[in-house]
Amino acid sequence: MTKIVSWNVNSIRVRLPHLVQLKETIDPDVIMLQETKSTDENFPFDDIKEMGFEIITKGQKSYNGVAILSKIPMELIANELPGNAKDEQARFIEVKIKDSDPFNIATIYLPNGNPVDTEKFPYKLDWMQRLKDYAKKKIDNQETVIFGGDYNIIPNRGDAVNIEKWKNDALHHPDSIKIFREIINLGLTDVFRVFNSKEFEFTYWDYSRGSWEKDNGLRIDHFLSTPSATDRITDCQIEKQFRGLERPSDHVPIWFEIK
DNA sequence: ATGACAATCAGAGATTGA
Repeated sequence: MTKIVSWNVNSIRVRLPHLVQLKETIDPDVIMLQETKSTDENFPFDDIKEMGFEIITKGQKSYNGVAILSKIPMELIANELPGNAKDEQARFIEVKIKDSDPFNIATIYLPNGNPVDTEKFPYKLDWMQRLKDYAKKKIDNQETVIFGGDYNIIPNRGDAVNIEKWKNDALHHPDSIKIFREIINLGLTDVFRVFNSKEFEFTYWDYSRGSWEKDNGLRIDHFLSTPSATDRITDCQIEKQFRGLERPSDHVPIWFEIK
């Protein structure tokens, strides 16, 4: 059994102590990171190699940035999402995990898209359309892929305390939800929902407004699996306790197990 | 409608995030 974590760390350097804690408590084989907020040059390679991981990064100064850490040999497949040569933002890496039965994973940091009356929103929708086109190819080729990360999408009522409040927000705007549902309807599975149907199971709590204390969170970090991947996944859980640590990320780790 | 809070880069305060 192989355990894969996804985590928006909101700065890899600030969150290094929590990464050590993740290794010691959850003991993942692979970790998909988002919002590393680091160039490749400044990425803490030595610390993480000492923890026993190979590292593939797609960095950027100040913002965005994704990485994949793996104890299992891996091979880079892509470090950008096809469809827009002018997109410079570091939000995507796909690798092949060379397990006994190999499979692909992609770490994704889907654009937030707010405010919706700015160019940020069409950028989000375009990015989602590109993800849809990419996922369709993967499904058509019958590939085993899990797309994991910070989707900045609240899929359904039950994934926020009051979904009505989010209707005009890029995270649950009808235009965002439409493409998200089209992606799902290609045949991808929201892995967490296979193993947990409870409402109000969150992966993110805003730093302000006492969101954590009031448990006013959002479920916006997801794993979407192609059919042949879905068949192999045996569990998926959120590690909520990381939000209660000192100087936490606003997101917590989520993991799945694959056989 | 605003700002609450954290992080980056830079060395103050603007920008970004969700």
